[in-house]
Amino acid sequence: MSSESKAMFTPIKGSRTFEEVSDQIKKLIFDGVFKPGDKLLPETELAQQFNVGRQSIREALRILELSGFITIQKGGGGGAVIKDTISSTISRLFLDAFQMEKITIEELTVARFEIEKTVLKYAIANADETDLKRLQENVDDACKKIEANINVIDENIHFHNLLARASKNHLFIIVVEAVTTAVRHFMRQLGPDAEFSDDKKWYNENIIQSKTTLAYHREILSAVIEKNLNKAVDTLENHLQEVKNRLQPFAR
Amino acid sequence: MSSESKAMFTPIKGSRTFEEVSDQIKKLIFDGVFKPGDKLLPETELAQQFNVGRQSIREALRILELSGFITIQKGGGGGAVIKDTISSTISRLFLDAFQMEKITIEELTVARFEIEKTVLKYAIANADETDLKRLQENVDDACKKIEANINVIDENIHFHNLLARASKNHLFIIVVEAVTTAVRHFMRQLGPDAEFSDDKKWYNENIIQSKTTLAYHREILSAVIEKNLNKAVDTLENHLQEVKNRLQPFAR
DNA sequence: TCACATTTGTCCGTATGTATC
DNA sequence: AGATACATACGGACAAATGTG
Repeated sequence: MSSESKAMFTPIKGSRTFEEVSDQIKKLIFDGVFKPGDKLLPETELAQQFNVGRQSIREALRILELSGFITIQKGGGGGAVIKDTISSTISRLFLDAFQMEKITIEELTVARFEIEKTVLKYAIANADETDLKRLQENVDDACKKIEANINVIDENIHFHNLLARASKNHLFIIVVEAVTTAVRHFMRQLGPDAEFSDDKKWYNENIIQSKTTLAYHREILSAVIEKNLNKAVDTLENHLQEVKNRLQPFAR
Repeated sequence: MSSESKAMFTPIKGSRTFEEVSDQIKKLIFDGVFKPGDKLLPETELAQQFNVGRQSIREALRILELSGFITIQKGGGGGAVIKDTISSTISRLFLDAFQMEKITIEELTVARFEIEKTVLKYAIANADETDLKRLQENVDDACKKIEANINVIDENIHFHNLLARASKNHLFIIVVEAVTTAVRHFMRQLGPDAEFSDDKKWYNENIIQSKTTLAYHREILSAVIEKNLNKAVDTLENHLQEVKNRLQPFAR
């Protein structure tokens, strides 16, 4: 107990069986014993191996599932499969934070601009051919879909995730994905089901907005290719300012 | 089903009872029906109300607990209490991401500097008397503890959280807390239990490092008070560079 | 200090739904 | 279509922890 003097407030293990089970499995994943794609034993066998009841196993699996370590499928041949979905798990919690009104649209917009500004700096420095190709495909794809009158919210959101990926910094990638997930959530609420706007009117406006966004994305991409940071940042600022106006209905 | 045409990939509800239960309770929290401090009914009564088995209730509570919506205590007078711990939940997941080696020390340091640089900008613009007082108390507290030979990792980490709080942007607060939680985790691994370093030697070095950190924090604080952004950023850069060197053992 | 009630934690047995072959 | 394998779900029971009188 030599470390006991260090005054650390890490709480004592809750003495809960299912936590010990989930911790043990989590540790095996950290240590690489279980790799993505591996399938865990069925609940009944896990219960035997750990010498605990099935309920404890189930609650442990619930924890691992919600923490982004496994996915679970029902039915024959199903079961718990190791799969890394931590990023999307963090994004989901960010969305919860928004719905708990812990973050406002204003705060989101400010932080998003600042973070993506930094992302652009590193994207210009670190983007390789694959990144630029993905970004180019993204805008081309969005363009085609707009002409075919297909909604492009997902593509337009994904452009920002691709930019973050080009920065080669996984922390930025995770944070940007969390932010864009929240933005997409609000964007979807602006759909044709929203009050006082008939479908046709919304649809025309949506097309116009999509084209505007696409134009901004094209300009940002060309600025990244030219390695022109100032141009990229300026365009991003105008772009996000416009996005902010669109999200204004959710402002408090 | 008019929204069905919008091609959104929100998956169908998993048809899992415990998910429906947790979703319903979560919604009641979002809508303010349940407020922080409120206590949920006992598991058996919840099972009756929802007309489901107790096992489903337990798994639903597990989800809410892990998502940061409730805390649970055993024993008489215990139970599930509404409590907002989303921030610390996000921090925990970030730590998982590190242990899954999704983020490196290099990436952490770079992102941390960029984000805290921005935080300083907004802290200088938005900090009020209370923020400055808290920061001052933090450095004073750390100073006293160093003189009393008490470890000040927690205080020194908290300084950065207080800076983020002064920026008045909750997104920055959440991200900075996630980052500092990871840093603290690594710092603690550098304790006297680490290999090839006897306690006394580590202890002396720890004192020196604490004093160095304290000096940096004092200078950053005075720069914030003077509203001198350049000085604050320069000091932060030197500070984080030194922290990075200390974390080098974990670099891959 | 000592029961006692309350509530979570845990296990077992059993039944049902669902996906795969 | 039928058999199999698996998660999902219910009910009952007891153990353990914690606050109360």
